[in-house]
Amino acid sequence: MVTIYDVAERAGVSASTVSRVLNDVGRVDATLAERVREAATELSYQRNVVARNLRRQTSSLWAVLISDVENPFFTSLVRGVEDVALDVGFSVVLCNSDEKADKEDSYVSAVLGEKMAGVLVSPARQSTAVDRLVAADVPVVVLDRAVAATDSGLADGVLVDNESGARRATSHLVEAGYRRIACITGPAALSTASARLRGYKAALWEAGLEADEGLVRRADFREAGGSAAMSSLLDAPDPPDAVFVANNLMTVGAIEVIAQRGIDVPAELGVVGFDEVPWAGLVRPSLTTVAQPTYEIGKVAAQLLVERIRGERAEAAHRTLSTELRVRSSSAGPRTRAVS
Amino acid sequence: MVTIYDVAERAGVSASTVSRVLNDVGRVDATLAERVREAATELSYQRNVVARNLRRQTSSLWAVLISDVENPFFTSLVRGVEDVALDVGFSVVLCNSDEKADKEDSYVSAVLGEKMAGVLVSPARQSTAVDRLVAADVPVVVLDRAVAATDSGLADGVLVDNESGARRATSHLVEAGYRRIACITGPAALSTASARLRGYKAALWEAGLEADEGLVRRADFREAGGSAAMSSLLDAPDPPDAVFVANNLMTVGAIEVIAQRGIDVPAELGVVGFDEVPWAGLVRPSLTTVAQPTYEIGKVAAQLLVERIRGERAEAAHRTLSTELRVRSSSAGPRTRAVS
DNA sequence: TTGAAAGCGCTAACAA
DNA sequence: TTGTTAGCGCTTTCAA
Repeated sequence: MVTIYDVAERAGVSASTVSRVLNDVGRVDATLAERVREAATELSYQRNVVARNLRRQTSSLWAVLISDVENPFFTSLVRGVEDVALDVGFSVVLCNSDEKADKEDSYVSAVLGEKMAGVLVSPARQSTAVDRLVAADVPVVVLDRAVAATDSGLADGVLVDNESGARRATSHLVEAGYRRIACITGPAALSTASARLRGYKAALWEAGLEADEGLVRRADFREAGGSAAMSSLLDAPDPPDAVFVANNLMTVGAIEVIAQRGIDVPAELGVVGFDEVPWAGLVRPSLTTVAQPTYEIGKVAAQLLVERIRGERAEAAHRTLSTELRVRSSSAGPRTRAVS
Repeated sequence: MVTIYDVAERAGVSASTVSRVLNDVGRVDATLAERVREAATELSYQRNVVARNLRRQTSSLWAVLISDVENPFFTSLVRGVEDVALDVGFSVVLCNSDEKADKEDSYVSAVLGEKMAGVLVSPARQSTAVDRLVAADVPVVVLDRAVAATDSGLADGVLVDNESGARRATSHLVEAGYRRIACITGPAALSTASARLRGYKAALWEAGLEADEGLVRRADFREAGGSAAMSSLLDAPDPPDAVFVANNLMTVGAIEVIAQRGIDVPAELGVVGFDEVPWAGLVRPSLTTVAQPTYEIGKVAAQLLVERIRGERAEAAHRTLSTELRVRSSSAGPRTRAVS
């Protein structure tokens, strides 16, 4: 292995000079610097990052802790993080917890043990990850979900305006002519689920429509939960004429049930889903969605992390980004009945 | 920071004894070992992996080099890798090259600098990643695409039987009653694209159907390429009555064109796509696909990497996994014409 | 079975 | 401006 001592010897200088040249710190004579660079190239010197990290007590790695790598919401977010990270010289470790506390724990331990420079985390339910990381003084940016640590200013946070996104989605259904609008949302413990439900209710209230609790379902943000909730809504005595589904996986489940039963969308049932999905334009009818700026979320979060790592900002920062309603065919309006 | 020396002091032993206990190496007196473990717990000692890595000249990280994090093919594969990795005590760094040589290069440098234990790579076109890694003696498993290094036994490889998957897909279209079957495949430089084309041709030959070169298109494995190829096929003087599309992104593009033109699938045009997609059952009609065992690919590859890292196997290994045809509605057969 | 001591490759305080 | 030197925390000979 080629070390900086080999480079130093070849360039006829000391190791510290090599280090200074390679890190671009301190003053070094231009000719010496040139000789060092040449020697490094000739020997194809490759810096041992592990040694440097040990000495510096930090590494050039970030972790992104997410609960589901297969969810396009997260993968797109990761790209935003990655683009910033590479720019400023960090690499990104993607850690997929599958919503399992033990997997998450073992990744947190890896983060601590590897002395990673920072973490972006979308906490699983009842996660202790953020607390452990904050306690160990690791810079943390919380994504997607609000947790205690962000509220109390211990960690930075990047959220989207879930309430207003849900409100616009619901208002859109109202404007399209639907009247019995249902909502399938997530667990009460998740801030996103509650915010989206609030937005739904706010829109109904604004429109002067009665908020029928029988039209609200709480599922688990997963596909099966969406199916079950949709079935239960359709089997109710007085079924809805439209539905707002509060995340992408549950939307998949809901759509499956709707298709199986041969229900005519949008004539018999209007549908809007929260979260953009790659196939929104492929299904017939195409799906109206509330798109989150996923790439942007990752990018903003990464920028906050950089500021925090560089110590450019002491107090915690919070960013809230906006969603965008993408109107497609699934919410085009109910069947117009012939006037009798 | 709590070091091994702090633990040693508290337990009344030397640092080396602590190290031995914690790594479960060599013989240590049971009572001493117990004392050490207690002390470690009491101090909430957390091993400094960076220091250990420096000493051991390796880290507990694997890299997975892929060309597109947003492609479900890769994310599912990553989960397979991850599950094995965590089991044997490694963490997985996901490196997304976006098919860009410079991004890939910078990740390869990170792998080398961080002294990562091994790499799983799905090489971009004209990639030098595998060669650089092999030259640096890093254990490498090549996924998905065949490259020179696997052929020459320098790296392990996990592929799927692309040819037979494509052959079955095409035969299935023949059996369903289609006669002018087109093929949209990828760049000639990619082993997967060529293998899938070979499979398509083999199936036609078996069925005694003429292989019309006018029904074959080479695109770029991306969505836009799929659209363009599909349009060009439909605009041809003698358009196909079915199409086999050789990867998931191009299938998206093809389906978009088909839907835009209001073509009736499967009556006017049968469709089979290579690669399973999450929305295959959601589109109307649902999409017949050739599913690759993505999770399994990741898992097998990870197991090969473990064997290689542990030095349990000197010579290179190759695994070929099978695909599975998932028959859905898009290939149900052409319109039956009334006999005149 | 245990401990002392060396050193992995690098950076940074200090001296020259 | 440059070099000398002392570790970062750990593992691993080697000697006891």
